[in-house]
Amino acid sequence: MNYSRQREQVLEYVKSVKTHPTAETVYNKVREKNSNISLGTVYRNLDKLSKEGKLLRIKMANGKDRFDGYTSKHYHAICTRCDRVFDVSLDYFNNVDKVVAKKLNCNVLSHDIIFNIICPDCERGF
Amino acid sequence: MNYSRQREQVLEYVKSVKTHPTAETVYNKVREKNSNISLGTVYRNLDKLSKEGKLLRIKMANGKDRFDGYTSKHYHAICTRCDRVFDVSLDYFNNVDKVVAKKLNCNVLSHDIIFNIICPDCERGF
DNA sequence: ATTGAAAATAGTAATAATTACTATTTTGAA
DNA sequence: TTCAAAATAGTAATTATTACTATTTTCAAT
Repeated sequence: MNYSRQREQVLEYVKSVKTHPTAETVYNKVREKNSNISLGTVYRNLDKLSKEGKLLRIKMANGKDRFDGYTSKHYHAICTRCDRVFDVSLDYFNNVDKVVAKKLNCNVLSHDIIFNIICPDCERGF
Repeated sequence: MNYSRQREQVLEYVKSVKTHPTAETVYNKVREKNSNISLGTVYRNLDKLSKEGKLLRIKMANGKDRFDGYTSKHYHAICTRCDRVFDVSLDYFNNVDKVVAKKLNCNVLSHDIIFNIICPDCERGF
């Protein structure tokens, strides 16, 4: 994989925020620094970076994928009103995969938990 | 809400299987009995039925929504190779919502867990 | 039974996120 | 310096789902 400034900018932006941006947000933000970058390039690089393990791709049930610069295993919460995504600092349930593996008699690779919440901002009016 | 034969057929099919069909599968299967039904009608009725609580809509991260005739709270496993979806008979973690509510200081409505697995069929060749 | 407005339908068009394609430019090892 | 592999910008295609529209069906009140 060759160097590219665009990829560096994409990674830098996602690593710099805790907001779990969508591809489009990454595109808009990186464009503020590099007005030439194209949306396709952002998508391609987000994909490459997450396959490399440098980013986490969170495939959200409600549509848009989100990206996370914090790559250790952890859970997420999504506000059902504003769609903001938050990290959940809960100990990872390592053993539950084994329990399910026995029950289903199959190989369990991992699990994801999404908490559906109403975030503090939305709770108090918006 | 008025009666409709199409809605009855959609509900009947989803209730009759354990496969967590997609809207398109429901469409194809119901069409075997009623060759007139349209895809839009299937989507509309799946939506109505799940909003009524007669079906469960499982918003899958990988794209297509799945529908489940078994409406109690439970978890799901998806095969990362063939995309088949299975029910997971694990006790529902009722207390974890409260823990997260305290951590995030917000209202937690529910949570979903998806186990990423390799199903027995795929494990043994396909 | 008849009527008529609300609800539902079939069929098609529109939307939205993402991926694929293509001609051009950039990268980096030889 | 060269040149093939990799990456890019910009656009087109894809895919699941929702929206729209003219027609048909349902059902409560006559």
